[in-house]
Amino acid sequence: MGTKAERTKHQIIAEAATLFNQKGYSGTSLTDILDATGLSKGGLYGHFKGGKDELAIASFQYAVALTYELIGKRTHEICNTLDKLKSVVAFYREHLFDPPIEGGCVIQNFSVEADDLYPELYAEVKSVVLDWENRICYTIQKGIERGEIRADVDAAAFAIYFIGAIEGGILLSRIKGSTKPYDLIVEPLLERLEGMRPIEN
Amino acid sequence: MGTKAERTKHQIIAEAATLFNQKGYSGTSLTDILDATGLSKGGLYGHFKGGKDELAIASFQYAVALTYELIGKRTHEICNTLDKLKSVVAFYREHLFDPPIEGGCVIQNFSVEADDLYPELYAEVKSVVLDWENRICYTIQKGIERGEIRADVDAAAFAIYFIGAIEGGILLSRIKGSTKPYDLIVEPLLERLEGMRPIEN
Amino acid sequence: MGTKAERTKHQIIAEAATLFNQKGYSGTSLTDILDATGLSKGGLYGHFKGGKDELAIASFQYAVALTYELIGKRTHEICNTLDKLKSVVAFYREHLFDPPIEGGCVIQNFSVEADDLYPELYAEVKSVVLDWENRICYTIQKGIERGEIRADVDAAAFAIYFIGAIEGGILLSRIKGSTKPYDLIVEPLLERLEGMRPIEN
Amino acid sequence: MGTKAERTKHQIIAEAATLFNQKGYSGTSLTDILDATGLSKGGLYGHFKGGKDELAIASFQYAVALTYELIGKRTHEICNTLDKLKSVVAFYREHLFDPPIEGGCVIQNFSVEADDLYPELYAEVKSVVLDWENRICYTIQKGIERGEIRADVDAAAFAIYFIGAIEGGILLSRIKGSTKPYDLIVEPLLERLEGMRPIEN
DNA sequence: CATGAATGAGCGTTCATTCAT
DNA sequence: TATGAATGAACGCTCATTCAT
Repeated sequence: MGTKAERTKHQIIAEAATLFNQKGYSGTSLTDILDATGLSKGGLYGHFKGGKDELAIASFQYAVALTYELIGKRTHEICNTLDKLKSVVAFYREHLFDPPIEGGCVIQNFSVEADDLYPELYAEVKSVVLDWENRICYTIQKGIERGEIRADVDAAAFAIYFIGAIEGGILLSRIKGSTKPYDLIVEPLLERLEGMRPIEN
Repeated sequence: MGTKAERTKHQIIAEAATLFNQKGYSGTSLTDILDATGLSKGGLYGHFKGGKDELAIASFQYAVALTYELIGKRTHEICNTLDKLKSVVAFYREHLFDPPIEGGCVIQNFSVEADDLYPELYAEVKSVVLDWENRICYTIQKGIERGEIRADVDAAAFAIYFIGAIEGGILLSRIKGSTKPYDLIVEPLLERLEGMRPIEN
Repeated sequence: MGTKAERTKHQIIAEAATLFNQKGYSGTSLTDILDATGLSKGGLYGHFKGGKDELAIASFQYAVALTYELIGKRTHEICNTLDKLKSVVAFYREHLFDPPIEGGCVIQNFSVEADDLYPELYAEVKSVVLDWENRICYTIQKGIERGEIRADVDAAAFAIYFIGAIEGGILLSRIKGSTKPYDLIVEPLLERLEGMRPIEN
Repeated sequence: MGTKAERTKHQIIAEAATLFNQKGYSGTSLTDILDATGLSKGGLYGHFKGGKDELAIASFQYAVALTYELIGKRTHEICNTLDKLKSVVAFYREHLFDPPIEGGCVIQNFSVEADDLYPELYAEVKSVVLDWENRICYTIQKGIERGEIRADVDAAAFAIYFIGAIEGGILLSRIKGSTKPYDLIVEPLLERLEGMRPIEN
C-alpha cells in the first residue's frame, strides 16, 4: 500500500515518465508534469528535493522497472530458455506502437538526449543497459546448464547482439510506422536463437 | 563561391547542426547558436525567417547531406557493389566516436526528439530514412543488373535490414563506449552481404 | 526548568537569532531555521502563530537580552561606576569578532534592515536603543549620587555619545577586520570617562 | 551623452541603488526594480548579464560615486584643509534624513547585509572604505605640506577616527530620528580637527 | 542586411503559510 | 502538540522573437 506520500510520489513518477519519454527531458517542463498530476508548483519539491533532475532519473528507473515487470509476467510461465528469449523479442514486437511507457523505447529516448548533456542520467542509462546484458547472459548460462542451449554459445556476445537487434528494430519500425523493419532486423536473431538449440541425437 | 549571405547562412547551419545534434532541439537555445557563430540576434532571423524551427530542419538536412558526401567520397572509387556496401558499414564503424556531426547519428538524435513533438521535423527525418532505403535499393538493383549480386535478393527488405543493423549497432556502441557492439550486430549483416554474391561457376 | 514547550520555543529563538543576525530577515528562510532546529514546518507555527515576523522580533529581543546578561556578568562585580562603563567598552572590544550572537551587533543588523521595511521590528530596535541610553543615564546618575562622577556631567548626552562611539567602532572594525578602528574611535570616549572623575582634593 | 543603452543602464542603476539601499539586497526583488524602471523582465539582463549580483555591485558603486560627487561639489570651493574636512562633517549632518541615496548610508546598509552572505559585494564595500580612508589621509598630508595642519598629526589614525565617528553618528541619529546623536558624537571630532591647526605665533 | 535593445511568457525553484492527520 | 503534504505566489533568470535604428 504505502503512505499517502509514497502514493503521490509514485503517481508523479508515472506521469513524468510518460512525459519525459515523449517530449524528452528538455522538452518537458515542470508545468507539464504539474498539469498532468494536478499537483501545485511547490508540492512537487516536497517529494523531489533534487528537482527535475532527480525526477527524471526516478522516472527512467520506473520506466525500466515497469518494462521488466511486464516482460517478467510474460516470460515467467515459459520454461524453455530459448522460448523465453523469443518471447522477449515477441514482446517488443507487440508493443512497438503501444510501449509500456508511451513515447517509445526509454533507453533510446533517454540515452540519445542524456549522452551529451546529463552525465548523471546517462550513467543511469548505461547501467540499465549493462544490467540488461547481464540478465541475458545469466539466462543463457542457465540455459546452458540446463542443457537447453549449446555449451559453445558466447553468452556475452549474444546478449549484445540481442539488445542491438531489438533496439535497431524498434528505432526503424517506429520511424517507418510499420512492424516490418523490426521483423526484418530481428529475423537473423531468431535464426541464431534457433541455432543455439543443442543437437538432438 | 556564393554570395556573402549564402556563406553566412551556411556557417550558421553548420554550427547549429552540431549543437542540435549534441544538445537536441529543445536543449539548444538560439543564444547557444549565436555564441557559436558570433552573429547578432536579428542577424539570424534575417537568414531564417522561420526561426528555430526552420534552422533545425536546415541543420538536419545539412547534416544528412554532409554524411552522404563523406560516404560518397569513400564509396566513389569502389567498383564492386558489395564492396561499396561493406565500405558503408566500415565508414560508420570508423566514425562511431567521431561522427561527421558531433553528437552521434543525426537520424537517431532528431527522430527520437521529433517523433512526439515536432511533426514537420519528424517528416523530414522519415523522408531521409526513406531516401536512404531507396539509395540502397537502387545500389542493389544496379548490382543485380551488373551481375555482382544474386538476382533473387530482396532489395527492399535488405535495405531496411541494412539500416536497422547499422543504427542498432551505433546506438549500443555509443552507450557502451566500445566498437564491439557495432561489430557484433553488424556481423550477420556482413555475412549476408557475402551470401548475396552470385555463385561462381 | 520551564515546560518542554518553553524550552523548544527558546531553542528556536536562539537558533533563529543567529541566522537572522548573520543573514538578515529577508535573507533567512524558515527552512533555514527549520534545518537548524530540526523542527517540522507546522511545529514552528505552533510556537509562533505570528510566523516569521513574530519570530524575528522574539529573536531580536533574545539577542539583546543575552548581550545584557553577558555584560551584566562582567560589570556586576565592578563597584566603581566609571570602571563599570569602561568594562562595557572593553567587553565590546573583546567580542568584536566573537559577538554574543554571531553576525555582529544586532542593533546594527536589525536596524539597518528594518528601518525602511519592517516598522514593527524597527520600533523594537528603537526601544532597545532607548533602553540602553536609559540604563547608561541611570548608571551615571547613580555614579553622581555616589560621588564617583562629577555632578556636572550631562548623563543623557554622554549616553548617546557612548553608544554612538561604540557602534561606530564596531561597524568600522568589522569592515576592516581589525580592532584598531574600535580602539581609535573609543579612545576619546575613554578619555572623556576619565575626565568625569571628580576632582580629588 | 552616451548611447541609449548606456542611458538605460544608468537609469536602472540609479533606481536600483535606491531600492537596494532602502530594502536591502535580499529584500529587493528584480520585479521591484523592473516596476521602478518600467523595463521588462528580460530587458534588464541585456544590460546586466551577471544578474542581480552584478546590478547590486554597480548600484553600490554608483551610490558611492554620487556621494563623492556631491561632497566634492561642496568641498571644491573650500581652500583650507581643516575647513574642507569640517564641511564633510557638515555635509553628512545636513543629509542625515535626506541622504544622496534614500535609505541611509550605503556603506552601512551594504556592509551589514553583505558581510555574512555576499563576499564579492562585501569586498567592494571594504575597498570603498579603504578608499575613503586614503582620501582623507591624502587630504591631511596635503594640509600638512601646505602648513594648514600640524606636522605631528597621524593621518591614518585620524582618517579612521573621522569615518568611525561619522558612521556612528549617522547610525544613531537615524535610529533616534534626531540630529542630536550625530552632533554629540561628532563634537570631539570637530574639537580634534580644531586642535590640528598649527600654533599661530 | 545587420544590430542589439526590448519584450513578455515561461523556465526551474523557493517562499511563507495552512491544515488534515 | 507536532507532523509534513500541499498550496500558490513570487523568486531570479532564460527563452524565442520583434523591430526601431
